[in-house]
Amino acid sequence: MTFDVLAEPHRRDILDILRTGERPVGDLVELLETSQPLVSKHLRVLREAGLVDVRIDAQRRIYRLRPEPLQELDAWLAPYRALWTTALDRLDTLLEEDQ
Amino acid sequence: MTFDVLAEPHRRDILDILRTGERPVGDLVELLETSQPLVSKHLRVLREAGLVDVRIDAQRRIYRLRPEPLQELDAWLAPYRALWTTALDRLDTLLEEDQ
DNA sequence: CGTGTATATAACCATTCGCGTATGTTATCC
DNA sequence: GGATAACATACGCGAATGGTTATATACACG
Repeated sequence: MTFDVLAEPHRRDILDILRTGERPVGDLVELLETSQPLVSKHLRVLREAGLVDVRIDAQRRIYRLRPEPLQELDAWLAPYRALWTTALDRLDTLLEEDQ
Repeated sequence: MTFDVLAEPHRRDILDILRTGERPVGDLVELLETSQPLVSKHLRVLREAGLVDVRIDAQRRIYRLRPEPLQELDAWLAPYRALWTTALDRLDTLLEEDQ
């Protein structure tokens, strides 16, 4: 599973950033306010887990999100979701959305 | 986040079991085919993360699932879900379900 | 062709973590 | 009250992991 990959806060931060669009490594280093080797290391883990994809642009590597593994995570979560989406909860949700 | 708690396979196994109903520790030890101290340790982590709840019945401790933290996980996943539930993907899903 | 830029990798360290073994604790039953 | 059952906790160990520092690689540009 990809849970252990997502267990790292920096890696979740990277995904959150890439969700808004692809980025070169330098951007991630700036936004995360951390060291470049650390970002590269996390990106490698994300890449090997299939959560990101790389594209080469001259000296830069542009990283892009790949949501497929998250889809598997969503599938794992599905049976649990039934536990809090009872009829009553659905009503609550509707009321919130309507408000 | 509860991601690091779920990163451990045994802990996910425990949750999968408790999803079918509450269980004493001994049951979990048998079903997971592992040692009792290990199960107790994982249960402690799950308890501190709010993912399970204990009830005392004589010498036995009955554990029960608490889905609230999973709901938070689901909330984290929500914005990503939009990435694969585009109009086209919805069509694919419909076709699969119809088949 | 040398220099600067962008990124990856290597080597190392400290910490954390899963696991096993041994022991403590509490309740039941004779 | 002693023995047993069910579970938690303490301790120690090896492996994995996040992080830093230093170095390698590849490209652009004068």
